[in-house]
Amino acid sequence: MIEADVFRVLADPTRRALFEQLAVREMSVSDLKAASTISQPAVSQHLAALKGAGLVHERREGRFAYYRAAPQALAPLVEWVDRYRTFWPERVERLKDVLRRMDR
Amino acid sequence: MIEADVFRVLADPTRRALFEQLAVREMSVSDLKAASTISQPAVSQHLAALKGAGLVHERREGRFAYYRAAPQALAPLVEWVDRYRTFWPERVERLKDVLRRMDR
DNA sequence: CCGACTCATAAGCAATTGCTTATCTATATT
DNA sequence: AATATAGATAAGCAATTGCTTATGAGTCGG
Repeated sequence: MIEADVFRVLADPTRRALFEQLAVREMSVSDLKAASTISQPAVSQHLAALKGAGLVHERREGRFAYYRAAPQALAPLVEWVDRYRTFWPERVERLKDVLRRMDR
Repeated sequence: MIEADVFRVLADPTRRALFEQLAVREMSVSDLKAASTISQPAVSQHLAALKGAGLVHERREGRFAYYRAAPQALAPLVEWVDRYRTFWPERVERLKDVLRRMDR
């Protein structure tokens, strides 16, 4: 099941940090490594996990591998949370405010 | 950090299942146990984890412990996801539809 | 007061996780 | 062709996780 993968993969703070960076801009493995304290293999392993959950896309170019976030893959997570929105009216009001601001 | 706790605690499918049941209605530990295959201590341990992340509330009554979901605790998760909504226009449109339907 | 009941906690264990170092593959540079 | 560079993969390891059984702490009914 994909929902389970998304939850499990995002449970790790290091992976969330990688995803957050890749949401800003596409980056290579060595770019990500440079911005981190963990080893290059650790970065590659995390990227493989993120990729497995569809949370990042890979673009190969020569010996470089460029990764970028694929926020659509967050859909299962959002849909899961949405099931409890019913019990959560004040949050809905805040969300409406956000959307209204986006319209302007 | 609380965001990290929420992610970590919800990463486990058994805990998500417990939370889902407790979102429907308040239940005692033995109620939850009866609806599950795992042992009573395992249920209690998962409930302790959920409670630690603020995801459930406990109400004691005699020898019974009644638990219910606290969906407000999902806020950090929603807020985290919201940061990537910018990159995700079609999802926003769907969400607007949902909110419009809720207004009627 | 005592046995039954509800739940939490303790201890132990196998499986999983996240990291490391070492190595391999592929591409680029000279 | 030889060397360097980018990244993935393998193997090993300590820490964490999720479960189990055993037991403990309260609470209720006879």
